[in-house]
Amino acid sequence: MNGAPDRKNSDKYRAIIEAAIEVFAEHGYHNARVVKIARAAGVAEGTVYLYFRNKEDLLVSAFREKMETFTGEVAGRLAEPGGAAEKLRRLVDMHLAGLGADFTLALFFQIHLRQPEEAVHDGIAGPLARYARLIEGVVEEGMASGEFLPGLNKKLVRQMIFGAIDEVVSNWVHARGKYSLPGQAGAVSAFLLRGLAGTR
Amino acid sequence: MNGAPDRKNSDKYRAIIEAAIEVFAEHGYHNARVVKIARAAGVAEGTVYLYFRNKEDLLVSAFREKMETFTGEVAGRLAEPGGAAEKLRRLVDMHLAGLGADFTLALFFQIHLRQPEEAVHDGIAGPLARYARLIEGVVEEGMASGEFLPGLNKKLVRQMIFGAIDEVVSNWVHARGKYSLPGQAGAVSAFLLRGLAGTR
Amino acid sequence: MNGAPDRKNSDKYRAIIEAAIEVFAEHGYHNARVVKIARAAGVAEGTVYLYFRNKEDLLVSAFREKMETFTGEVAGRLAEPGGAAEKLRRLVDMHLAGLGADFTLALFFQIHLRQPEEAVHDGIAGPLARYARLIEGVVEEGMASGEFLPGLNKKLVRQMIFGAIDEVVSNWVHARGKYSLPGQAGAVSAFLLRGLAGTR
Amino acid sequence: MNGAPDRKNSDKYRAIIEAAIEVFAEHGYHNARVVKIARAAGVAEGTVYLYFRNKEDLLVSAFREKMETFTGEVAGRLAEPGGAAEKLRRLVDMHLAGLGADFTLALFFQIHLRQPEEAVHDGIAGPLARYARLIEGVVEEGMASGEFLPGLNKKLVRQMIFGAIDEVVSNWVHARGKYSLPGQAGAVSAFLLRGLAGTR
DNA sequence: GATGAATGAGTTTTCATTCAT
DNA sequence: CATGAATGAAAACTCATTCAT
Repeated sequence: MNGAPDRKNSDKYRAIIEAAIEVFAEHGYHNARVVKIARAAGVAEGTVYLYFRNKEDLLVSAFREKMETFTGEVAGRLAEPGGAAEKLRRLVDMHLAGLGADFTLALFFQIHLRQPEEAVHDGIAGPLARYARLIEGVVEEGMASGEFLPGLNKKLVRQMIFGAIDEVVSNWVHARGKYSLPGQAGAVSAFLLRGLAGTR
Repeated sequence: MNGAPDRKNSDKYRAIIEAAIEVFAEHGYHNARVVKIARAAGVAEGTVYLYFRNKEDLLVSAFREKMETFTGEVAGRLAEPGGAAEKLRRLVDMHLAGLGADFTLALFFQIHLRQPEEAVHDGIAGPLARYARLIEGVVEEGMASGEFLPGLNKKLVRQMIFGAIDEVVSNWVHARGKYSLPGQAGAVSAFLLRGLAGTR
Repeated sequence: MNGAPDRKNSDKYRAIIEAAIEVFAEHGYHNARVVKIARAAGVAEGTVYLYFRNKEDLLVSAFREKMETFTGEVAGRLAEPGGAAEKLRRLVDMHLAGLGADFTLALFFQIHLRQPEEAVHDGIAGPLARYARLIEGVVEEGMASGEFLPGLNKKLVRQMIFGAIDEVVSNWVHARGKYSLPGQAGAVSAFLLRGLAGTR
Repeated sequence: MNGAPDRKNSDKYRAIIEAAIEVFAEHGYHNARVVKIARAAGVAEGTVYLYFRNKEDLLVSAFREKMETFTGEVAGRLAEPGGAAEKLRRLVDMHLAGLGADFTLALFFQIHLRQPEEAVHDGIAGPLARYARLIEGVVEEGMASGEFLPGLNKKLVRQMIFGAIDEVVSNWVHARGKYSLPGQAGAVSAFLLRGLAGTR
């Protein structure tokens, strides 16, 4: 989207993205200074603007970059054989493991990304929707196979699943990562699966 | 009686709070202009600073004001007789009805309140914790009465309950209130209660 | 055009205009710093923006302010009785005397005002056109009375009259005002009147 | 032969000059981007700096280049036999024809060249003075031959002649070249010659 | 000579907050 | 209490220029 097509593979592009995630995570979007991101990436301020249209584009690009990687990995694991319940467990595991292993990334995702700026929302919506569809796919599969209750509102259930996991991550972040996030995966999956299937 | 308590009951204090919620909801915290809040409240800019320390204090105060009212109402309803499951239903109903009836308030709560500023977080934490304890109380009650599964992680379950409801509200807000939020209450409660109790 | 209607009569409005003319004259539009104008006017930087939309508006406003005053005075003198030749002499006298008495203003007018910015041109065009019409009026009057040659191209002649005077001023400014500008008035008028009337 | 003279005859030198005139004409000096000039010339940004010290030098060089060519041509035509009046007509014709045939060049000369930068003024002064001397030469010749009035202030008259022609060109440029500029030559010459000679 | 990625100084404008009235 | 004119710090972004290749 920015400049030459292979810019995205340059070392500087990646360095700036990583630096941005750190600085956004530490200060939040509005209090993050572009010059600080540049310094953290080891480049000059102007260089940031060779790779990104503006600060907003940097935020959105950083999110997409990470989110797309994550969604891709989850999609891969969900394509492997297994029942819907098993797949939901995988998804929860990956979600909590992925963020639980990278506090800064979790901070970036949970706390600071929710900006009211139109462009931010628009740039973020796509990758988030792809993840949402992944969850909905599992729900559908479970309803079709009889593993989950029939007649669930797919979209609503997806929202609740995502919201529940998301809030668990947020609390872990607010607790400054003092306990193991992946360690919660079992209890989270169990709760959600009961909600979906009803059996204890 | 000193000045402070009186001040909070003055018409201007209330007018500024309401104006702030509107403007914060429309523009987000960082893009909300104090002068716009003042005008919406029908006062001069300087007057805002007679009632609030600064913009941050205004955000926090607006949140506390609304949240405390809401938490108080929920606490009242939960004190009325009924089983834990019934109480959870009441809580979900009130949460969705309260925000579903006031789109601006929902916007304010869901989208724009999550600022990384230390003071914002600190000022908000208290009222949120009180609501969290309310939910945990229902969970405890249900475990004690046998309505809910024994051995649930109270805090974790509370996070998931809150996260699920919260995300449902967020989606409604993002959909610009195009459907009935209270209309989701039944499905939400049912899902959560299955998660808590396991029965279908 | 800016803020309250009576802002234009405030002391600060006038002080900023005068300071702007000085700083624009010294540095040119693009090299003039708003902070320097503010300091020269004895106000804070932000105050400039209470009275003017932006730097461009400040340039245009300063020009209009001075030009309208000048054009008004010329119009007044031209309304007094006298033949067309006499009126042209008045106009030349006033033009050279007005700028010859205020080197800074002349510098501002001659050197630095001709900016390619659209808005600058647009804002300046009106007052300049009014002055042009004044000159054309004299030419018409002279043709009607038989003082000037019949069949002159009114617009073209006006351009040449203005251009000739203007260039005389420019040269005086480039010579840093080392000689008397009004002292040139007689020779200038004589040349122009010969051009208009043909007699020696 | 050293490097410099060769450089001025290189294709790239010429290409950059032509590109600069176009871009300066379109955007003005301060809004002209070096990268745009480079691209228009079909070279890299850095290459511009192999041929010109800086942006200012590029402006001045472009002006000198064109102005010297023009002055040379005018000087040649004025060296041909003829009276002073005839020579003034030639000069006016060439001035209006030269710019009237190249709108971009006219735009460059009339609107955008008058920058307050010291170095710009200094670099431009020489070529302009040479043209001025040409005009003054014609005036002198006419006074000597009795064609023009005796006792004219040579410098002042030169300023008025140049100013008149210049303003006619400026108006044509502002009118975006909508009429024929050379078509004005007769009326312009006639006006100026009356001013110089007084006869009708 | 030629390139173009990288640099980083520089400036307008905004807006939370103050304080004289 | 209330006002709103005044303040001035702060930061994103641009772009002329450089220099390693």
